[in-house]
Amino acid sequence: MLNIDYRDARPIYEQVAGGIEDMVVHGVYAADEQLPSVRQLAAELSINPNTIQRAFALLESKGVIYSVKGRGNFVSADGASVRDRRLAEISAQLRALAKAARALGADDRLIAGWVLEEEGNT
Amino acid sequence: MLNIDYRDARPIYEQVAGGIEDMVVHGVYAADEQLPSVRQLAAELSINPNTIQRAFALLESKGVIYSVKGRGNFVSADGASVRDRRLAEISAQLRALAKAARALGADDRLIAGWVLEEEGNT
Amino acid sequence: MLNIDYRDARPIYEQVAGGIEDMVVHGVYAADEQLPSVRQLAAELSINPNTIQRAFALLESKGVIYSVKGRGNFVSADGASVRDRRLAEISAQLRALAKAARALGADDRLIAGWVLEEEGNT
Amino acid sequence: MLNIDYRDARPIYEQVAGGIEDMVVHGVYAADEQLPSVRQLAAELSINPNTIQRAFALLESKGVIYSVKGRGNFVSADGASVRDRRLAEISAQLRALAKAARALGADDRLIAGWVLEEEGNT
DNA sequence: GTGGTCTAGACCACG
DNA sequence: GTGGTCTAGACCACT
Repeated sequence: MLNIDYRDARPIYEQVAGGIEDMVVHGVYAADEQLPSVRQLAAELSINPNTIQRAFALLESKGVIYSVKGRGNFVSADGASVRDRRLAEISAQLRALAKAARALGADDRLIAGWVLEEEGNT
Repeated sequence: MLNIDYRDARPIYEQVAGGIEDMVVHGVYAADEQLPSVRQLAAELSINPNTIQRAFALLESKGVIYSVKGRGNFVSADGASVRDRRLAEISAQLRALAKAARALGADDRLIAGWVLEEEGNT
Repeated sequence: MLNIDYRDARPIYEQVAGGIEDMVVHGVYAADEQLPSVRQLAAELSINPNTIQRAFALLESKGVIYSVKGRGNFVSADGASVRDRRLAEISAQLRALAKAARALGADDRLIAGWVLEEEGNT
Repeated sequence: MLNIDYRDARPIYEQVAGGIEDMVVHGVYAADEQLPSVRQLAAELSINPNTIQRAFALLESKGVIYSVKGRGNFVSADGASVRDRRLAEISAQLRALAKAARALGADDRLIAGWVLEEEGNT
């Protein structure tokens, strides 16, 4: 977990935030559990502390964690609710894409086929 | 057509290129038809000619248009082939999202339901 | 002969000049034979007379034709010598490319194979 | 390395991109190694940063490098694969020229002789 | 008139 | 500090 891919076009702070969110979803961190400190994470990942700080700020704005001055950062939501929010986001994106595909003339059977194929993903 | 949204995160040259591609797909411009000149488009949209130029360069690298010095820019591909390429891109994105949804525990029926709903889009 | 390809990246005056040179090489026009007038060619090809004029100027600078004020343009060299000059140019380009290929590690057998294959050209 | 020739017909950004590609091919920069920054190169070569930027964008579209915002530009491909792509391009050009030479009456022995001569290059 | 390149200078996002 | 985008204005080649 928490692998940073420098080749990825996504900014690093987003990758870090996403990785932590993943861990919450998969139960690595439970609700109200304390996360590693900014400095510790920065050292482990060899990343600028400012970047970690920004990832935490993003997670806090999403309601995934909360910070207590002088104590640290803590998980605010349980994995299930975070997972539900994520699925809602993905659902919205899927709907938008499906809408665009329909506007280009793709019919529902074709679109459904795309999302259901288990193999052959690029 | 060709509305620029300055609040959009996508750069302007990309919006312009996408807009022109849309028009090609929808048959507004046929194959080998001449597009408005760089300066004309720049004036119409109140955008710097360099930015329009960049949009055209992007479209040329994609093979959607070709440019002839001293004459102008022309559509190189018919709408159908451009549409097919676009659908392929959307298909890849849909598959990636569906894969992510499955990794979060969504089953195929749920995912298929999302892409098939006609109403309730964001 | 003398087909203009607007999609070609080469400027039109160059295509016109090349086309006329081709005709000289292939004996369509003999030495001292008169070429069509600028206006006539411009009308036939639906091209701006200035562009034809420029093509003629290019051919004159190459020594392929000569112009007589008030009379017209005439072929100055016989096909054979024009062909020889062209082959010399091609030879120089081939040598330059072969040199570049060698600098990248291609050996002579490989390079010779490229230029000798009759089929499979892209 | 990386000499800019202002009298060359090729645009500067293309010369810069080609020069960097050369260095990758010759192992001056290894895979994932960081390139000089846009501003630094611009200062060294006395070229506008925008022009360098454009060269980097070209290389990225070719898949030779990848860029990370806030960090810099990095070599993405190893020299061998870049070299292979280049050789393929040269091969195509050689074949086209050989075809043209044959159309003018040159036989294979003559053409092969051109590409194999070690001396007498222009 | 057209497209293509280059410079200069500015602003933003990211680390 | 880094790359990415945009504007403004200039010059060139081509039609």
